[in-house]
Amino acid sequence: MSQEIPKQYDPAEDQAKWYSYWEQNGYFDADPDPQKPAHTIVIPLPNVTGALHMGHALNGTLQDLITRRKRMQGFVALWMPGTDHAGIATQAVVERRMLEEEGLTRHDIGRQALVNRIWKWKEVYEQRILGQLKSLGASCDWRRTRFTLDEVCSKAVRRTFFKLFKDGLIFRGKRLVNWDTYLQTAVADDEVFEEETQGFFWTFNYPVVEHDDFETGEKISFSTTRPETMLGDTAVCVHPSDERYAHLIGKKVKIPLNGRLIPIIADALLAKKEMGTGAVKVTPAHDPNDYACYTRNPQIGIINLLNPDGTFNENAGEYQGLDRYAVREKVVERMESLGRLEKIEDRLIPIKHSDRSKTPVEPYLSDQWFVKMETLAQNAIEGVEENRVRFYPARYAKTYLDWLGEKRDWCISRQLWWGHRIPVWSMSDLQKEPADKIAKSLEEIESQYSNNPLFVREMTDGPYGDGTILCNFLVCVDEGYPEVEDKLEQLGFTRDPDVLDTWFSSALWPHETLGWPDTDHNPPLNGEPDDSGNGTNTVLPYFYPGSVLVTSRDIITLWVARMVLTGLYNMGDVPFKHVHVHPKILDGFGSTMSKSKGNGVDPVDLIGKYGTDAVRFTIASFAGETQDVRLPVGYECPHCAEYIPQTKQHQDAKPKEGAKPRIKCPKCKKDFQYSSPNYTPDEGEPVARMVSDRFEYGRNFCNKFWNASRFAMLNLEGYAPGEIDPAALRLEDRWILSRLSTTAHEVDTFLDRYQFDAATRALRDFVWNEFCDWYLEMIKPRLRDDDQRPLAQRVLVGVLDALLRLLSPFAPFITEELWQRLKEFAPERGLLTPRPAEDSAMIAAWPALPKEWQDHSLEVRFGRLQETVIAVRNVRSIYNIPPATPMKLYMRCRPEVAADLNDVSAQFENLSRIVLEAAGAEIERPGGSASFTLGDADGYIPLEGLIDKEAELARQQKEAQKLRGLIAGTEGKLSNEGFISRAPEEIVQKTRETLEGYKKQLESVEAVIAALSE
RNA sequence: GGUCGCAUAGCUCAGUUGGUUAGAGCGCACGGUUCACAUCCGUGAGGUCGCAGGUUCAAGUCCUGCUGCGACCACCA
Repeated sequence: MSQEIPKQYDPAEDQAKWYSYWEQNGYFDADPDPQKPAHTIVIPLPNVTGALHMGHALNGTLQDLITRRKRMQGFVALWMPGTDHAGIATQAVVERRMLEEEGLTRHDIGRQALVNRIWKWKEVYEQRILGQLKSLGASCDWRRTRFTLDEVCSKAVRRTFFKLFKDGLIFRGKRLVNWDTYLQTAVADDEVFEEETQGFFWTFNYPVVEHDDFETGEKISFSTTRPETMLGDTAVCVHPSDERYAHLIGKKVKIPLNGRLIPIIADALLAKKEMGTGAVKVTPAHDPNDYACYTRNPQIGIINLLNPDGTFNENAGEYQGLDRYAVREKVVERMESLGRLEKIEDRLIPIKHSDRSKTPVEPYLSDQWFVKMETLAQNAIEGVEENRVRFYPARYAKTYLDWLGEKRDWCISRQLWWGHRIPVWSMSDLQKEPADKIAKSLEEIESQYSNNPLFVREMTDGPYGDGTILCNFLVCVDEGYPEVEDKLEQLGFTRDPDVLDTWFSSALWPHETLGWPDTDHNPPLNGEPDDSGNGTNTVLPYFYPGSVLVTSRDIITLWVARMVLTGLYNMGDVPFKHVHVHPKILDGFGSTMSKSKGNGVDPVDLIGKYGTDAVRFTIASFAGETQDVRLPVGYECPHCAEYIPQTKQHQDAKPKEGAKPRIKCPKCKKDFQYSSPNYTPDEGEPVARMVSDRFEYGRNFCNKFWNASRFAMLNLEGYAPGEIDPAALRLEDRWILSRLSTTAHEVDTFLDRYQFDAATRALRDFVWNEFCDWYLEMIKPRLRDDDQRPLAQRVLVGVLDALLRLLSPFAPFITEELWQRLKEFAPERGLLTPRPAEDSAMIAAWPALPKEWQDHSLEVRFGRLQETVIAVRNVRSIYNIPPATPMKLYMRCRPEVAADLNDVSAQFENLSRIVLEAAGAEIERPGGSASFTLGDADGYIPLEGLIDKEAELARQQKEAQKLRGLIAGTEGKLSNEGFISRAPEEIVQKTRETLEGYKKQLESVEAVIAALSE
């Protein structure tokens, strides 16, 4: 029989086997069941082209753990999977590849061809990321997998946009955006990063002029890091209370480059007296602060200099067509030759770069679409303030509230081709007559429908003050009316070329995945219609609102806030009740893991090396509430698998004189290359994979549990299920049930609070330090005894059964393998009444163990037994007495303690190879004994000839010294008047008892010392 | 500059509402081939709880300041 259960747990085979078993049995499927409560988690949708990283692994493990437990607790537990089309990221990857491999840009192939290519790319990579999630054991309802650009999500996006447009919450405006001149798109503030670059800080001056073009001889100096923008200056600004410039306010200066006259204005928000010269040039179209100044002083005007590709336009005069950096040089030269350059300083300048193209972004004035945040944000704020959404840990609510409190309008347009195209058709600059005609045509279209599928906004304005009133039409079309779109285009309307910000569609994730806005059909399953709702969408109301969102703190604002906001807007209810924010995994030096730093371990490698369950268990042990976790990583020698910790040098090493960095393995002395952002390993060269030995924690635990179960199964011969009679239970049985019940309730409490680290610790401690170290050891003799075996087997199997259930959400594969194996031996089992085991551990009922089993006084009594055993082992170890050498134990103690000790006397032989000779109050210390004291019992082990008298004396002296210190401290406390009078009576009493205990122990020790000193 | 964290053993982390001797895993030292497990067993060493004040009978825990580290937000002519 033992040949059938290997000594070491081998995860690889089980993972594939059980995952498909679960899937085939539909255990992951979640369909509405009015008899059961729902539990819903939507996945923080990974980028479709991304690869699984440690953040995903942590995030996914926790969600799966929660989902699996809820499922066992009787919920219909839905974990909704899916991926994000990730606009810029995905388009950029495909474009880069296309350029590298074929030398083509998107403009070469056109919009539709590019989008087609990206779809193909998506099909391939979606399978990769979802497959990686599966290898993590994710129990998602894969039938419901959504993609933010699929049909279901597209409808939701169109409807939401339409509603917002109709409600006047979407508007088009000119704004300064971060413009990526390489990708030719606006990028959001959170899609840019700053890099300090060595640059210059120039100081120039403009001549002050009066009456048209009369130079007064005065000049105003100012500094800039971007001289080229002088061509677009529309004012010079000073602080209103700055006496140096007070007399100049209202006068003008001349831009020497083009002779344009611009006013000198006062603006307290823009100019700061103490900065630089106190005067500042104002370039509204190319600087956010200047733009803000312009909105306060619109009379100064605004001049845009840039073309989308970063060259200068016609407003730059003679500089038209030149790149911005070329213009910069020429402008500086020109100003210098005109004598207007005062000085040049070197300066480190933080320059914003686009995350995607890694090129510097330009502040750029362009037409963008915005969502008005005022009321939407306010509702989302109230959702959290009124605790309809709760953050765990609670402190993260502040991040959310602070950000929403700013109520900044949300720029939702992106100049990309990959995404949800903005559903607005427009026609601009119409004179009155054609405008009336168009209005009439639109009315005609509208009249054909009863439910207003299009919404028209007319705007009239004049381009730039020439008096002509022109009319613009903006028409938004609801989802599901392609024929209306065609008609508009026949009328000469053109569709807005922009697509929506990716976050616009992911903001709808909690309800769009459940089929909103379709109230008549359930969302499709595996792409096929699901008619089980009989004409209504039963899925949406059943699973919405969700239970908990599990995420990392960096998208609380971008994503969490926006989901709450759209959930309230579309559904009238928050999207989830809890938000659990888990820690981030950093490398051993405290930096975030990333490809560009070469410090990221690949969860797939870890799973390959340690097994899924080990990775999950270790990861769960990281997930506490207090701080981020550092994960020191290392390289695995490709020759001998030795683990070599990664150092900063490894991270930073770059090829030197053509030689690529190598690491020499300290074990096999061979060297190897490793994956690094700084070089590509040579073809055919063995490359070290990056792992982390921290995962041995989980692997060792799994192996321990495997072997404990193996032991149980090896001892189940003749097992017959039957009611366990509580009266027949032995001390160790009652103890392990007490501990099991305590542990199970702790695990529940911790998991309800999202304290996964504490939950894993409780389980590990119980399994290893209580179940294995003590209980299994103690029942070994009973399992060899025919009379005692049946009861011992029942308790053993019952505890193991409960453990398999408790561990299943943490380590689903090993528990399933053991569950199925255990079924062969014990198809019926349980505490205290046996029941048939369920078909799978993952659908077994979650343990609900009676609290009455928890027996504190019994645990105290048991603790004395443990202490005695440990004390004996200690003596054996200190005096180096071989395990086989027999020893005798005498215990001096109260009669009731003696009764306990006698009751379990056989265990002393079993656990520490010693015979309890006698116990009782009358016991005297035999000469030549090693001694120990436990507080309410003293132990003596006669070791005539085996112990070194001097050594034993020293040991006892040390013990006495420690006790004297404790007594002094405690006495000091008790002699403190304040303590006696102010501390609670209970504490004072406890302290007195403690002191008595110390004194007794010291007495015992001193008696031993006296005896030894004779 | 604002906000939120973090600092406890060589390393990575726990430490509930203040209350006996501050814990765990890894690592380290010593000893172990007893029929579940060497991915194991036994024993042990190792900490001025970042620094300085304060509150309290009592502070790793509460308050203030400082130092260092991290994240987010804002700003940077």
